Amino acid sequence: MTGKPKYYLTTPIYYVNARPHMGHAYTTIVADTIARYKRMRGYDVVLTTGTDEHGQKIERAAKAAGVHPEKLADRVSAEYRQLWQELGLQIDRFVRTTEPRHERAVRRLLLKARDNGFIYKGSYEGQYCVFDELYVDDPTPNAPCPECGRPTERVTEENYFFKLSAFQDRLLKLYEDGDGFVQPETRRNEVRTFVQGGLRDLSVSRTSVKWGIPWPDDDKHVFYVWYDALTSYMTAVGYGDDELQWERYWPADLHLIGKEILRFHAVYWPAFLMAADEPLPKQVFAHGWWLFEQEKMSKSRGNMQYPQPVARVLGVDALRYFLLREMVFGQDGNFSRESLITRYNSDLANGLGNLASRTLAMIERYCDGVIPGPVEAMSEKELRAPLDLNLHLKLTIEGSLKHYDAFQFSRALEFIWGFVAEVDKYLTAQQPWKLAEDLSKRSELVRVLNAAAESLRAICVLMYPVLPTSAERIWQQLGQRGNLREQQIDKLEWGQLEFGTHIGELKAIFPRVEKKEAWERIEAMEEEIKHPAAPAAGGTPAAPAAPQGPVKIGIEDFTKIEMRVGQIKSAEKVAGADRLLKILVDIGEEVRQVVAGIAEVYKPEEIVGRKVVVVVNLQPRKLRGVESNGMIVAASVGPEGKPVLAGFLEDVPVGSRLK
RNA sequence: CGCGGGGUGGAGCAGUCUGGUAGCUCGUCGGGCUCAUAACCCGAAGGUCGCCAGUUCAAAUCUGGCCCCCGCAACCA
Repeated sequence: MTGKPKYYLTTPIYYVNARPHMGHAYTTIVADTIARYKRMRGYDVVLTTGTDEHGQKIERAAKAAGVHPEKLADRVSAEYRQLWQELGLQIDRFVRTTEPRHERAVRRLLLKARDNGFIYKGSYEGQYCVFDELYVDDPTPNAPCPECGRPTERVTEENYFFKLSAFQDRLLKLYEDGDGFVQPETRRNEVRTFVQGGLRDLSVSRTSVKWGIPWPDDDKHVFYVWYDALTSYMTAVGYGDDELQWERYWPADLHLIGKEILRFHAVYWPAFLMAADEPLPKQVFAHGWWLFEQEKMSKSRGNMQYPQPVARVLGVDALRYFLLREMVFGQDGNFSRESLITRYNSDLANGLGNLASRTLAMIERYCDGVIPGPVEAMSEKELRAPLDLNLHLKLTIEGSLKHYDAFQFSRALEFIWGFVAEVDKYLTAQQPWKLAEDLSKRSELVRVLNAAAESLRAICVLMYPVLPTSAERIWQQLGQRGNLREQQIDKLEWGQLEFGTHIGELKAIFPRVEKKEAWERIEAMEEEIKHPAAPAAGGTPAAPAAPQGPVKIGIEDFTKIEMRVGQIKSAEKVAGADRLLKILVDIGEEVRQVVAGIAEVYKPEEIVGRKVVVVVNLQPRKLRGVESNGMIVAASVGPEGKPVLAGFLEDVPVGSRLK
């Protein structure tokens, strides 16, 4: 904390009603990468994250689990901290919204806004979604909640309101002003359109919730969760608590968020700050979402992804590399096991890992393990190739720094990996293994290996923000002293290799993996995380909406399900749906119409006459406008959930009940 | 006219803001090399950049129109 410029960045604070998953890890890993990069550029960096612990959902989840909300929050909050530690993320401050210092910060911000006349007591009458604690614009009774679709309730509640409407012009100006407050641009346009559409005042207190920060001078109310949560960014750097820190680090330079919480950060948050005359953060960057095998991650699809299995099987750096290389930052990206392992093998094992391996092995073998220094008196021809490499390095540094600065990580990595390929080419062209056979070419050999080591050193520096662990390991194998993380990335240039030192112990950085085997290990670990073997004593109450693992049911529950043997009479594709077949099935006393999602695997004509298992007492439902009155039972096979119809080995009469 | 994302060689994606050789990874085919993690290097095949019209000397990129695909219950970065 000397004369360095400061850089303060945040991740969202994560809501404790769900355990940390890949999405949380992604945001936090990106933040960690930016933090490391900024440090290498000479900034005094503070990175904060934390947990959001108040609100009705938590209250309810805790109640269902029979514990105090605080207990629930403690447990999940600890889970987050543990994950960040396992992933090796350098978190500087971790804020919990249940801390006293945070409570003080929230009240302080509110009081300043109130003194400025932006808070008033009002009464809200309208539709309210209990689940999301959200007031809904649509005044029709039972209108579906725009967030969750549940029917809303009519409520009349006395609330404190925030005069959001007073900030429309200032917000619009904020979006227009030069520095790009909202990034990327498509997100800015989205927000601008929203604000241009007019802002209504925002209710910022609740009386229906107990689990929250009490409103000043009015105990019946607690703060609305978002007012509470957003303020954590200030708490983290000492708002109303540690003036020195506060003066130094506020305003935040960057709020890193996912696109689903853009409105809170780009509209409400700056308005809250304007109302209290506090400086505004410099930038809000909303990134995209990961899809998994082209599908949105979701519990019901059973494709919740957790970061630990990948990190444990392939290494933390492999996970980081994949997340940052595969997704164009800001857009949505697709996470597939195929590309994960392909990237690992081709980029990390064959590319970087192999380059390090061949370079170091030759130094070991031809130079007795001592990093060779540059040699005097070389012919022009001998000099040429390294000069090309030198030039290429310059372009690589330029390109990767430019893209790091713009948070275009995939492009920065492309530049660096382009250089990796360049060094491979250089070695192939120079053939040091041939030079080594000819004593008279000793100086040439030294020159080539020096250039390769020099290049590798530069690669370590450039890739460090994304691959800190592996970069350190290569750095050590290269016998480089000093701290890699303290290297100044913008001062990087050819000729900084420390030579004459002995290389470290050689060990593969990224051993190649066998695709199938690696994936099986990841999958097995995932199962373990999803269904922990033994729930800890003292109960592991999960949110009611998120029961852990399969729930055991009694026989009485099972007998509620009526399944019968049916025979397919006819089948045809449902127009406009790829997967659906409309099927008429004879279940004994009647012929039912059922829609089944099996069209991708079964052709209509193939299954006519086939005997299948039908759940006959399901509530009818329309799929693509076609009524489905029952369900045909099928196994869901493989990662794509390919359907395979259940059937019998012996012949069974139509209509027989299964039990 | 609900919101958002997208349509680029066999697959997955960059590039589109700031028009001017269409790039990357994987895959396929042929060759080279042997220091290295069966790796690396060279070469080849393969694209009317969804469609139509416009602007321009020049369009994947700008403008207008159209078609198609995906996500929007819960969880949620």
